[in-house]
Amino acid sequence: MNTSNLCLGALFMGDASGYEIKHRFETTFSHFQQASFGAIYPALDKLEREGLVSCRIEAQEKRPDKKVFSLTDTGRQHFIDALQTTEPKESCRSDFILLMFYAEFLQPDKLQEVLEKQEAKLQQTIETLTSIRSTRTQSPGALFTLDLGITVQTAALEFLQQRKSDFSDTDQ
Amino acid sequence: MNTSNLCLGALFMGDASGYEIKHRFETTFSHFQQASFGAIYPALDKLEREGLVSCRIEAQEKRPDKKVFSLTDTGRQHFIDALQTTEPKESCRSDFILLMFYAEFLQPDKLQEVLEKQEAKLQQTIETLTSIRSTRTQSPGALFTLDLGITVQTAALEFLQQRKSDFSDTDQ
DNA sequence: ACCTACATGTAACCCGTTACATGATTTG
DNA sequence: CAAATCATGTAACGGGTTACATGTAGGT
Repeated sequence: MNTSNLCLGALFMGDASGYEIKHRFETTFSHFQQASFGAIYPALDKLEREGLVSCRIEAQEKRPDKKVFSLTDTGRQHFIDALQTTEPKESCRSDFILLMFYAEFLQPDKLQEVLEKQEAKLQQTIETLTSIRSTRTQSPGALFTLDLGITVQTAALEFLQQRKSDFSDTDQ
Repeated sequence: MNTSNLCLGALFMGDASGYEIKHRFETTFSHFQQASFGAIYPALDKLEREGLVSCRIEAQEKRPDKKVFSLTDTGRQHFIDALQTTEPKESCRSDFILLMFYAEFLQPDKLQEVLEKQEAKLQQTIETLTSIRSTRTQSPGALFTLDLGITVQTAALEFLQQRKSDFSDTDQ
C-alpha cells in the first residue's frame, strides 16, 4: 500500500494536518509502515485534487497556520475498497541483523555498540506501543496490531538479552 | 546497505553465480534482506568493473553456462570496511499488520484469508530457517540471526493462533 | 501442453528519501 | 544561544521492482 492510501488510513483516526499525519506514522503505525514529509505532502495534494480528502485552513495563535484534512465519503470508501484488494505482503530490511550475521568481522567495540543500540531501540518501541495502547480507546484491529508489536519486540529483546553474552570480548 | 555490498556479503559463503546469489537472498537472508535479479545482475557487473569480484565462466551439461563470481581480496576488505560504518537501521513494511489494523472494514472472508495466509507464511519461514540451521555448519553470527528469526516468527505465530478467534464471524 | 527450475540480462517506471528553504516559538 | 517543536513545501537523486526478452531441460 502506497503513501496516498496510507494517508487516507491515517485520517480514519480523525482530521489532521500533514504534520500530524507524520506523527501518526511515527507512533501508531511506526512498527509496520513509515513515510516522510516528502511523501506525505505531495500525497495529500493529490488526494485533494482527486476529491478523496477535503481541506480547511486553521489559524493558530503562536503557531503557523495548519491545513487540516478530512476524509470525504468517496475517500473513506476508496480506502475500504483498497483494503479488500491489498495483498498481505511484508518486507523487512534490517541492517542490525545483517551486522550480527557478520559479527565475526565487526570490531568488538562496534559490535557492542550495535547490540546496545538495538536493545535501547527495542525497549523504546515497546514503551511507545505500550503507552499508545493504554492512552486511547482502540479498535479491536488496532489492539491486535499493538499487542502483536509488543509481543514480537519483547521476544526479540529477550532473545537479545540472553544471547548478547555470546559476543562478549572473551575471544573464543 | 545496498545490493552491491549485499552481494559481496553473499559471496562470503562461497563463489556463486547471480542466480545462486538470488537463492541465498531467498533462504539465508530472507528474513532481513531481499533483492531481485534486476538489482543483482547490474550490481555484479559494477563490482567486477571495480575489481571487487572476479568472474569465471563455467560450462554445464544440460544447463546454461554460468558466470561464477569470487570475492577478490579487495572485495573482501571492502565489505568488512563497509560493515564497520553501517548503521543498524531497520525498516519493516507489513501490509498484513495494516490489514489487521483495519480489520473492522475487511470483508469477513477476506479477513479469514489474510489470517490463514499469514499463518502459513510464518510456518513456512520458521521451517526454512530451521532447516538452514540444521543443514550447514553456521558461524556464530549466522546462528544468532537464524535463532532470532525463528524466535521472533514463532512468537508472532503463537500470538496469531491465540488471537485469531477474536475475529471469527460471530459478529460482535 | 504447461509449469518449474536453471540462467542472464535490460529498460521503463515507480516511489520514496534526503536535503534544502523558511520562519515563529519554546525549552534547555 | 542552540536545539527542538510546530508547520509546509520542493527538487534532485537514488534505488529497487516489475516486466520483458530468450532459451533448455525435466517433471506432471
